[in-house]
Amino acid sequence: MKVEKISELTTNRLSVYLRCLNELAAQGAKTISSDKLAAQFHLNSAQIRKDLAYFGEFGVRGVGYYVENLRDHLTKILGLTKEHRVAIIGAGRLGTALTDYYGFTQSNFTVSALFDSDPEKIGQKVGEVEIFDVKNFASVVKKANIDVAVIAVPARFAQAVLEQITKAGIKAVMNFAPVPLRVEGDIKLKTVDLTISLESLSYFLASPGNANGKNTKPMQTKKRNKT
Amino acid sequence: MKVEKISELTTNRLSVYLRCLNELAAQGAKTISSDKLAAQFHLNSAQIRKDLAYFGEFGVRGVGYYVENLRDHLTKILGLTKEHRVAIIGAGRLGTALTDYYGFTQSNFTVSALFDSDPEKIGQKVGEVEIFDVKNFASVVKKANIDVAVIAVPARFAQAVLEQITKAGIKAVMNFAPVPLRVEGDIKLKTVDLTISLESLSYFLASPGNANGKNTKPMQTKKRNKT
DNA sequence: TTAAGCAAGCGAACTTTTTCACAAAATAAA
DNA sequence: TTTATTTTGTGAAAAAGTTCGCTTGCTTAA
Repeated sequence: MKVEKISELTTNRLSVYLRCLNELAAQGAKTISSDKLAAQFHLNSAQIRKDLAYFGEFGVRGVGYYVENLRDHLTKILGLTKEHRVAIIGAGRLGTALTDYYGFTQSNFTVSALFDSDPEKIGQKVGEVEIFDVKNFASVVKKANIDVAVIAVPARFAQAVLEQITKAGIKAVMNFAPVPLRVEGDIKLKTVDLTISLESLSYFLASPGNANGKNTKPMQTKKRNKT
Repeated sequence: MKVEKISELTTNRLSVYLRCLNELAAQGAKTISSDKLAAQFHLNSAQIRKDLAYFGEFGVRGVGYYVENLRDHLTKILGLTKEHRVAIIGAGRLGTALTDYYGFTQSNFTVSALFDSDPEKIGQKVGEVEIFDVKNFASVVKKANIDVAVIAVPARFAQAVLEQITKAGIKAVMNFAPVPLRVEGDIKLKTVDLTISLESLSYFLASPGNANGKNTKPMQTKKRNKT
């Protein structure tokens, strides 16, 4: 077990592993080897072992990993034991769709408040969730004990909204606005940029032969020569 | 200019550059240097130059890049001159939110059809867009000349939907279902996994000191020793 | 108890991506 | 025309991430 910083690529894979373990547990599997786990997605088994090894020695040689045990560890590592309360800023189509997004409702995230600046919307409800005036952001956040914010406003407002979020003391932010935002301090900002994803599809369609990350031409290998 | 395969990291950045160039053009800027461009996001200027160099020599030494010119090049490279017609499968909250998502309507993507299996929904419209029976997927795709599909169905249906998409001859797919999907052939599948993004925030909140990709501890450098 | 086999853990090799640093080309000034 | 300045384009170095191959340890069977 190392004491290094963990790359986001690693933690993203932990999520994937956990999902698979949940399925395996549901199927009643007791143990799973990194080889079998790797076969499910198409990953390398060494990578799985390495990812897990950052956090401890969870496996048993000759056996593999105990499904329940590893699941519990990953759940704890990913912080999925604690409840999180989410505010969504922007009660447009996207914001309201996210409000009862399965992923939120399923997991330990609860959408507790929506915010907008449109007087027509303020006071309305989306399901159980009330739409507040964004002017009262900080106070609602405090009252409702919110610790995660989602930016679902048009791009030109996103930076200002982020600053409001920061001022309210929130440390984890998910951003759907297609702009690069400047963050201050130790805040985690995760941007989901659908425009980039779309344009990536567009690029693919425009340039045949650029398949799914698989390289058409194998690069020549640079051999390192030692003496 | 190289003839290598281009990494997705590069093409994603091209999208970002293009966005910035569009803004610069709107502001009336004639030229821009890689240094100035890099300052806008927090990127390295060498990276910008290198990304662009894969596709040609667009810059002028001592001057920089001509904004309009570079914009035109990037637009062409990303295939944003061609119109794309999009089908969204799954007319739930997410599917309908995406239907009039600004990013789609703004750009050269037009949502031309929604699909669902719920008889209640089939025949209805979301804005201008009709909801069709997913059973008629292939024929509608052909008739409406659709070349991009978006999977917005619950995870357990996603693989089957992907196979239908593939059979209909569509080559570019965006997937919102949080499952790893198996693709056949030269199809571009781009998965947007909100669960992973959420859990990444959760991880951050659970483990203080793991800021925005900035490493707390610099890793020791492994020197390569030559003789 | 010993032997055989399986699978985790882990250092080292390799690959990919990013950054550095500088020569080459263009412009502007002298 | 020459010189100074700017900024690209690009090898090479560094850093980051992935995969290999082997050692170690656990389990089962004889």
